Amino acid sequence: MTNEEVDRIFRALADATRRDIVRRTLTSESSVSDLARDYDMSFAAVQKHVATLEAAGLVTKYPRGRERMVRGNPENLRQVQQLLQHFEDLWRSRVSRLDALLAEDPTP
Amino acid sequence: MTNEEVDRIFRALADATRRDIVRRTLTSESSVSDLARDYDMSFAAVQKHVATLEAAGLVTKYPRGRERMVRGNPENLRQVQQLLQHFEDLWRSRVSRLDALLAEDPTP
DNA sequence: CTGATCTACAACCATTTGGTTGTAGATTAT
DNA sequence: ATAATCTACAACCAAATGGTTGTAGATCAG
Repeated sequence: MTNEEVDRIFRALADATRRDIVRRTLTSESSVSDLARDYDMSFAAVQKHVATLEAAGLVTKYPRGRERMVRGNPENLRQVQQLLQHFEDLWRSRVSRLDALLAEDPTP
Repeated sequence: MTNEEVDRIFRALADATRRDIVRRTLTSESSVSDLARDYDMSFAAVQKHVATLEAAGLVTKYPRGRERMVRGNPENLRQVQQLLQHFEDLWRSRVSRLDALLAEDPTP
């Protein structure tokens, strides 16, 4: 994953409406207009949110008749989780180095 | 965590420079000017990035003489990880429901 | 004391973001 | 065939973002 991709994913998740769309479409897929009905904004606004999520690879869309079905895609969520886990690991390694330092024989 | 807090955290992570600052300060703390030296932008720009991270609770700052030391804070990273794990769980529950459906006796 | 360093913060600017309305193309229903 | 529904996309707007420079307050070094 390039920095730009990671940027896009985090930015896409930095909005409560978009996080809710991801949550919903991970559970069960919905059409764009199904989604739009549940938010207090225009259809076009919801459509843009879905497009942002699609560009970030967090949802996929496929046509069913005149509707576009939106389905959550867990793949990039896992990638992000892995990145955060890496951070967590860095922190733990720092802590254990500090622990080692404290455990050293204090009389060299 | 409120939606606004989550927004702030994801938004703070949606920038490669800020992610790098988090990574570095989780490993070993640095002063703001230490950090600023390593990025191709003004001191003030780096200072703003650190402020954004601090507002998101991803780093903490404390004074050491005339310097401000920046230290990565793993707490909110874990919160975000938990949120992503929740998404992952939702997806898995959907998959197992589909599995259950497929496993149903096809002749009722 | 004086000068250098580190930080904070304001003011400014270009770009992006998140919303709107309006128009037009496809598909479905009557 | 006509009307209704769903989507895509453009144009526009206010606010936020990410950068800049400049100024001023603390702290440290000589």
